[in-house]
Amino acid sequence: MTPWLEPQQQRSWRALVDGAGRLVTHLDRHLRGAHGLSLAEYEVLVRLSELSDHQVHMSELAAGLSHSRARLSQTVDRLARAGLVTRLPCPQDRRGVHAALTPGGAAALRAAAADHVREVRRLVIDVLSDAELATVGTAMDKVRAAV
Amino acid sequence: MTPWLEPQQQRSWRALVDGAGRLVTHLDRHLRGAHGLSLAEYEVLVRLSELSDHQVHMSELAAGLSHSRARLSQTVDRLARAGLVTRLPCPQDRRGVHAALTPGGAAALRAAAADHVREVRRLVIDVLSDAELATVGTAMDKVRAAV
DNA sequence: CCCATGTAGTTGCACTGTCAACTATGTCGT
DNA sequence: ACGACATAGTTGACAGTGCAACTACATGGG
Repeated sequence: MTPWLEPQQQRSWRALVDGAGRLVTHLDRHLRGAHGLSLAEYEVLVRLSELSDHQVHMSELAAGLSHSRARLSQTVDRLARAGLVTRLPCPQDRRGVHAALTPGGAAALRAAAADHVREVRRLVIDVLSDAELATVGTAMDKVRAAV
Repeated sequence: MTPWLEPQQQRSWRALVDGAGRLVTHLDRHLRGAHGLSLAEYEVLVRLSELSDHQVHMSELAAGLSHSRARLSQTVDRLARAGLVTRLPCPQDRRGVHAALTPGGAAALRAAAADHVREVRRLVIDVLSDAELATVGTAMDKVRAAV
């Protein structure tokens, strides 16, 4: 009774939504339980750690993570309250704010990262062949571009 | 500075998380805007519509959707308030409750489904080859099993 | 038969996310 | 130089989710 997809397409589609959903839920719970960080907070720390000066404009950070500015603002609030990140005014643009990783934030990330990555490997990398993983990557890039 | 994955793995991994996240966010907004249904509500209606008698135990429904019972209970609350679903006591087990699709719910689903499926096609099915989609499906099934 | 334990479902609370409104600042056209 | 409009970021109200506690019913062992 539902106008829908062909059975094979439907199975793949549901596997994608359900699998990705469960995966993210699991990783979030794992990080919270083991390290007191939400997945969103962890991702912010990772992005900051990848930059040479460990800081960025809030907007760039939000865009890079596909989060709304409101959401990022609140995530950074929590991280700042925990002392893992600080806000710095941007000299070139007085509207702008940089989020910067603190030493404490870098330490928290180091503590969490190995454990988190182990989980990602266990649940994704290790269960897929290289070819499968690569196909998933290019496929999801196309989807991302289409959205 | 982050102990992490090989670059190629990392790209695929991020494409998966980000792509799936954006996709679901988009579909949820689309459904809300066009039909006043959240994606979670829509999925409940779809599952009910697929059953011959258009009803199930709450728990089965929750399991099928990978939602907690608490979450499903509240989603069904909203659907019931909107008249799209009703709760029926289960005769065999007096603890149990069935969620049942109402005619209004079936109508709401019919109104939303074509539009929603069109969006899924546009963003996923049409941008991927059959082989890619199939690989994504089997890959995410493996991930789902691993979680 | 009864008690211990398990399961179905709901509810209250805390937390996180969305949306819209708002302040402050920057930019462009005239 | 000024006003209109765009952009950066934050805030407050509200919705949805997770978790833990709770009620009600079921089931299996003594």
